[in-house]
Formats: sequence, structure tokens, C-alpha cells
Amino acid sequence: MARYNAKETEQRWQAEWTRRNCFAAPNTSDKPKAYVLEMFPYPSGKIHMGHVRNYTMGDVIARFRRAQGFNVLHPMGWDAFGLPAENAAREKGVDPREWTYANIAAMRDQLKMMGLAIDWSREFATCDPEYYAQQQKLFIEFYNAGLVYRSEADVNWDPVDQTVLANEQVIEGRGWRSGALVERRKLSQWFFKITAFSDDLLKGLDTLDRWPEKVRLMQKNWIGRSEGLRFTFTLIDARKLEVFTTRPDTLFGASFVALSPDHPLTEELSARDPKLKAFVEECRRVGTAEEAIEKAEKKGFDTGLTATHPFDANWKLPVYVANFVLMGYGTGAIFGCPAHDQRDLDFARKYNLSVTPVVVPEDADPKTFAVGDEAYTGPGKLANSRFLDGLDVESAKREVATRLEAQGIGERTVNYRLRDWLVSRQRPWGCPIPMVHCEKCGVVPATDLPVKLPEKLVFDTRGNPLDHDPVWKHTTCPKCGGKAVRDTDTLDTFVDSSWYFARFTDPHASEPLTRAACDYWLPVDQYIGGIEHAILHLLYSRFFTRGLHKLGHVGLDEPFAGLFTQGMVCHETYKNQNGEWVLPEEIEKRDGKAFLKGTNVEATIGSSEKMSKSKKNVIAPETIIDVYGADTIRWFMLSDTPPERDIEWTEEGAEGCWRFVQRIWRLVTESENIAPPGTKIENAQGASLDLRRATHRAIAAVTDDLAALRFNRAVARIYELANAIGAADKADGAARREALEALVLLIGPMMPHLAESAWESLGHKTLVVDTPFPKADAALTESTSVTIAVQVNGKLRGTIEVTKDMSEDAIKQMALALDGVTRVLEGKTPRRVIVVPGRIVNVVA
RNA sequence: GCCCCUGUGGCGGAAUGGUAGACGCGGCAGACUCAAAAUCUGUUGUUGGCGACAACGUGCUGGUUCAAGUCCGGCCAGGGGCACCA
Repeated sequence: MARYNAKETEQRWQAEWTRRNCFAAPNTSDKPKAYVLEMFPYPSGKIHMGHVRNYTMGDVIARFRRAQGFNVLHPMGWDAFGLPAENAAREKGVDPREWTYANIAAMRDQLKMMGLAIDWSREFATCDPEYYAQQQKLFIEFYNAGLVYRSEADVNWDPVDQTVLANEQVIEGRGWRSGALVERRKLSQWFFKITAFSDDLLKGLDTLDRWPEKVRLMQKNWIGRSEGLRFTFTLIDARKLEVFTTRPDTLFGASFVALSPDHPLTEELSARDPKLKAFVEECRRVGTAEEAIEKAEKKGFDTGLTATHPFDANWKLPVYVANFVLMGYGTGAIFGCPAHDQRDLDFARKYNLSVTPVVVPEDADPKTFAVGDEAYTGPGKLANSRFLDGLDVESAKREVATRLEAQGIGERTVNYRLRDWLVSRQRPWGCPIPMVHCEKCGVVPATDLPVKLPEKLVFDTRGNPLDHDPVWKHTTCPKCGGKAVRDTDTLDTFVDSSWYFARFTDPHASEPLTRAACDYWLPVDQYIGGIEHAILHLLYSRFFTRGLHKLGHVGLDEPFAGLFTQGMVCHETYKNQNGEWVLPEEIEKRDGKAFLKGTNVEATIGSSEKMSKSKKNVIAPETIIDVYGADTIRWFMLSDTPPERDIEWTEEGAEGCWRFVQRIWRLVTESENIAPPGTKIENAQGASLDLRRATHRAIAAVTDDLAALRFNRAVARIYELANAIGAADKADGAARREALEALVLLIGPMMPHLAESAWESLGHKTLVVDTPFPKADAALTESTSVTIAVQVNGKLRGTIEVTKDMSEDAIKQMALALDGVTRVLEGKTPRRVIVVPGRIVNVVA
């Protein structure tokens, strides 16, 4: 029999599935539904290994559920707006629309080569006017429902390019193209009121029991609910200043008050003080990224003002403007207690402010306890705090709150770290914000929907092309008919991806969503994507779904019932003798060393890292599919490495997968003694019974493993079954047929093309995609006896074979009679013998 | 800086608190072959021993337990996110 020809075979089965329209999902069915979705790709132009891994996993689940009798929705689309198209336009002079759609066409072809079980009739791109027009309707609905508002916000401003920069375009505080020092600049922009759902988004996390614990934890911390106290300082000029603290207990350890550089009071003061103004400008040069702000050296500016301690009219605290105080959190002003907050401590040491410990550990002496370079944030008793001395932290918090509330200057509040979602982008390749600015009427929702992007985007100017397109920009007011201009900003692309999963349920409807389709398909039963989306995309989608619920478009709050976050695909890195990165395809390996192909020039092998263009450690999926076929690359992605962890691509591993493809093909086509299809199995004995047991154990294990997305374990079980079949020469034809058919159906979701060919070769006229997943016979998966370990003091000394109904005492006697046990005991009587039925015996000597 | 995760043979990894290393890759030995490839069989944590076997072994360190890769505390290293990359 010839070797398995993946290339021809895969095309043949893909054509057959398409011809039969196997993967179309009807919007009504008697079957239970399953919505399986992978995060849709950005159309960069080529699929990469990360896509292959993601879509293979989703495809396995989709095919598995389908084989289990579900009506499966498994769609594909394109997250098609974004910066890269604009960059391509500026760098290569291409039209972003043409560039994007050409990329989509290329990537669609590549995805189809993978043999994915996708309902392609539901495909759309977020840059299709058909999609973003619906999104504009939703934006206006959110606006009318009070979930969208306009406010000032900071952006990164490149003073040379006269352009707003994304955080990734700010490199060490400078614009990536101009190299100019970046400034923060205030613009009037649109926000989604995600904070209206802070508490709801937090509580909802508890219901997501099929989400990874770590993602729920990250979201919880991101929302950042904290109970604290807002209270007011009186400044020396009688002005009031409100601060927020989660540690009111440390009020007697206060040594300064600090304002954010963006605080209104700072702005007022800097108008009169050029030095303060310069300091604020310096702070603003850090950009808007929180990481940069937090990592910057703690700096402050003494305003000369003082604040009066709320419990002591004679106690004056200096008021600073400090670069680490964020305007977006709390009130944008704090009191600093250096002994019990690391940032405050760093600040106090720099400016020689006092450090008074007011919470000391239970076992420490309040008189001698001192704080060095590390703030003390643990529990303890209050000290140096007058009426609070001796109290524990929680009681002291309550006491301070009660007293300040009684004085009428404080209020217990719940504060969230979560900020409202800024969605305005000064970018041309996005969904236009459907708003009009009228000189008379102010901001008015557009009525001439959809507001389409101009046919031609011109990139010869600085800034946003939409802002420089007079024909597109100028319009009339929908209210008064007077002169007006369009909002020239576009929506954050996270808006596009916040509801696409719902649109897939009826992707070509004339309204944004069809309630019946959403009610049938939502929530997404299994969502799969990268861990890098653990917070933003998933949180925004959860918010958007709540908004859609409020507006009556959907009947639920949580869009994704099950979430799985996959690891990245990594590869070794190579550098030539000049220290430049070298592509894997330019390398050949000999004796564990790497050489530039066809030469004796050695290259250095670097660490394995996430595949990226910048490090040139990429392997193109299409070349692998070309050599080995889609089934091999799919099998690789599922084998060995747990799906949530990073996987390393290796040539050896790929070859191993290819050999397994061939091995299955040989098992099926070269096996002798296979009973004809449909043969009944009766009274299997000996080798036949052993094979049947192996078969049914494999079915049970693979079923469990696939349901739990433990693909690597399912793969191992399938190898075991293949080994068992290969070794079962003495089994009869009926048992061999049963085992081979099970093997083929078990690999069906993972290597669908090979499975179809093998199924056909076994004499079937049907397709594997139309065949139910095999079911394990419980009578064959249970065993009557078990080998258990015998330990002495926790150390293994032998094993015994026991039957299920054996008494604990009998097991104990067997264990104590073991050579290994008697040798170690040396005739002594054990102090204790622990018998865990079916597991272990531990003799404590 | 803050939040979260990961760490087990030469490599990827397996292991409801209960026989550490299933399964795969690689290596070694053998079979087939004129030879090679492919394939098949055996073997493969480290150290000592002819051997039965023994000791050690899951990043480091301390603890809980009859029993710890697994639970708890403290470290170290690598990775993801930090609100305008998607």
C-alpha cells in the first residue's frame, strides 16, 4: 500500500465537506446547541503559528461537539480595523482598504488549507460598512441610554508630527518616527460608562465557573474594588482639598499631602508659578502609560501650601505635587504615610520628610520599632497615634472614619480602580463616530447612517486624514440644518470586538442583532484565545453585553460561558556572526550546532522565544502544510504541551507527527484479520478481551480529555491505543475492527482528513463528520483488581495486587508479608499501618 | 513599580495529597537491507553495584502531614497584562 498522500487527500476531503455543506449551522434545531469561537484574527496578511494553534483547538472542540450530536456554530471573521493598515498606508503608499481586503483573501485561503469546520457563510470583517454601520446604531443607542458621554482626556502628543500617538508608538518617552519628546495633551473625547457596571462586572466573575481562575483574579484586581474613606483637608488659605485613602488608620503617620500633576488645584497653582508649571510639564513628558508613570523616579514639587491635620489644628502638613499620584484614581490627591506605603516612603526619604511608624507588629516594641528602606504593610497594633493606640488596624480604620464623619468632613466610600473606557481615536482606519458637532445645537447624533469612511483616504498630511478631508468632514446639523462638522475620530477597535460574537448569530441582519438568534446561540459555550486578552478585550465584551442587555438586544449579561486561554508558539532564535537575527529556514543543524545553510559558518543558538518578525524566529505554517499536510501540523499543536502553556515548534516534533500519520495509515490499510464492517462482537476472550478493554479505556479517556480541553493527554491516550492495536496480533478480527474504528473516530476531531481516508479504507461509505463519537462500555473500562503501592515511612518498598472486594485487614497482612517490608522492619512491630483502599499502604515503623 | 502565571530526565511533558517520569521526541543496542532511508524489537532519571538492590531526585529554602511535584511561608528565574498594538 502506498504512503499516505496528505496533500491530495486533504484537498479532496475539504472539497467534499464544502460540497455537502457539512458545517452550516441552522439557527433552529432539535439538537442541543454549542457555540464554539476562537478570537477572530487581525488580517495582517499571513496566518502565523499562533493562529494555527488557536484555530486547531477550536476546531477540535467544534468537531467533537458535532460528533456528540450538537448543533454547532463555529464561525470566522476579521478584526479588520487598526493601526497596521494606517502604517502600511504611510510607509508603502497603499490604500488601507485594499491592503486589508487583500490580506483577508490571503488569510482565508490559508485557513481553509487547515481544514477547519467553519460555517463560512457567516464570515464578515469589522471594516465592512455592513458591520460598522450597525455598530454606529449601537453607539447612538448607548448614547441615548446614558452609557456614552464626552469628557476631556489626555493623549500622547507628538509635537513634531502633530499627531496623537498610541502607547506602542511611544519609545522611551519619544515619538517612534519623529524622536520628539512626547507630551500629554488634553482632548475632548468619547467614553463608554463602564464604571456604571463596576460592581456588576465584579460580581459576575463569580458566575464564570468555566473561566480560568487566573483570568477572573486579574479582572477582579483590574476592577479593583476598595473600601476607604474620602475626607477633606483644610489648606492654609482656607481652601478645601478632598483626598481618598484605604488606610485611614495611618492618619497619625501622615507626613505630607500630595496632588496629581493633573489635579485642578495643581493647574490653578501652576498658572501663577512658572517653576511648578515646568515641573508639571516634566511629569507629562512620561506619556500616558501607567507602567512608565509608576516606574519613573518619585519626584515632587513643594507648593509652599500646608494642610491642617484633621485631628490637630496645630499640625501642618506640606502639600506637594507628586508624579506618582494618578488623577484617574480616587480624588487625585492623597495624604502620604511613609512608614506604611512604599511609594510614600521612597518619596519621604528623597525629600527628608518624617517617617513615623503607627502600626507595629504584635511582637514588636512600639518604642524601638523603626522603618528602614521597606515600608511595613503587615498587621499589628496602632502606636504613636493618640486615641488610636493599642487598636488593631481594622478597628482603627473604623474609629477614624467614625470621627471624621462626625466632624462632617469625611465619608466612607467604595472606590474602584476601573476607569471609564475612552473610545475616541484620532485615526482614519476605524469605525467613524456617528456624531455631528453643530455651532448652535452642540453635539448631535448623526441621522445619515451609516457614516461611511471616505472612498479615498489621503495620507499626505500630518495628523488624522479624516480631519483634513473637507468634503467628508463638513455636513449639516440633523437638528437645525445649519453648518456642522462630523466627529473626525473613530472608535477604538476594542469596540468592534466587543459584540462580533453576537453578530455571528445573524451576521447579515439589517439590524445590529436579531433577538431570537441571540437567544438561541448565546452565550458562547467555548471561547478560545490568547492570555494577552485576559483583561481588556474580555472585560469590554462583558461590559458591552450588559449594555446590549439593557437595550433589549440580548437577554444575558455574560457573553462567554467557557473561556480557555492558550499559550504562545515559540521557537529557538539564531544570530549570525554580526549579531543579526537569522531565519530558521536559513539555518541547518549538524551535531547540535547551527550553521548558515550550505556553509561552515556557525550561528549562535539563542533562547526559545515567542515567534516574532523582529527576532526572525518564525516558521510559516503554509510551508509546513505544504510538506506534511494540515493533519500533521494540527497534531503537533495538540501533542505534548498542555494547551494553556507555551509550545515550542521543533522540526523533530513535526517529523514525529508525520510518522504517526503514516503509522495510523499503515495500521488501517495493512492490518490483516479485520472483520467486515458491522460485525457483532461477542464473548471476547484473552487477547481479544484485552484489546477491547484498551479500546474502551481509550474512548473513555479521550472523551473526558477533549471535553476538558486536555488535548495533550488525549493524544497520549491515542498513542497508547495505537500501540495496543499494533501489539494485539492474537486478537480476533472483530476486536481488531472495533479498535481500529474507535481509533479513527477518536482522531476525527484532531486529524479530520486522515480520519476520513482511514474510515473509507475500512470499508465505510459514510463520512466521519457524520458519524457519532464512540461511546465507552463501562463494563470494559472497569477492572476487578488493582496494583497498589506499599510504603514504609513513605518510601516505596514493593507493590501488591489486590481485588476490589478484599478487606482492609487482608490487604494489611499482604503488605506486611512483603520481602521489602520485612527486610526494613527487621522484626519490629510497626507503630501504625495506614491502608487507603485502591491506593496505597503505608507502614509507619 | 503594580497585578497574574509558570518552573519535573538530554528535550516536550504525565501524575483526584498516595508507586515521580505515562505518552512523545532524542539517544543506545539489535532485526530487516549489498547499503541507506523507512519500518520493527529491546533499552534509556542520576550515582554506586556483576546482581538482587541501595542512595539521591520535581528551581532554592523552611514548614504542615503517616505520606508533598501537588498544600502553606519566604526567596530566585522566566513569561503575560498595565487602559491608544490587537
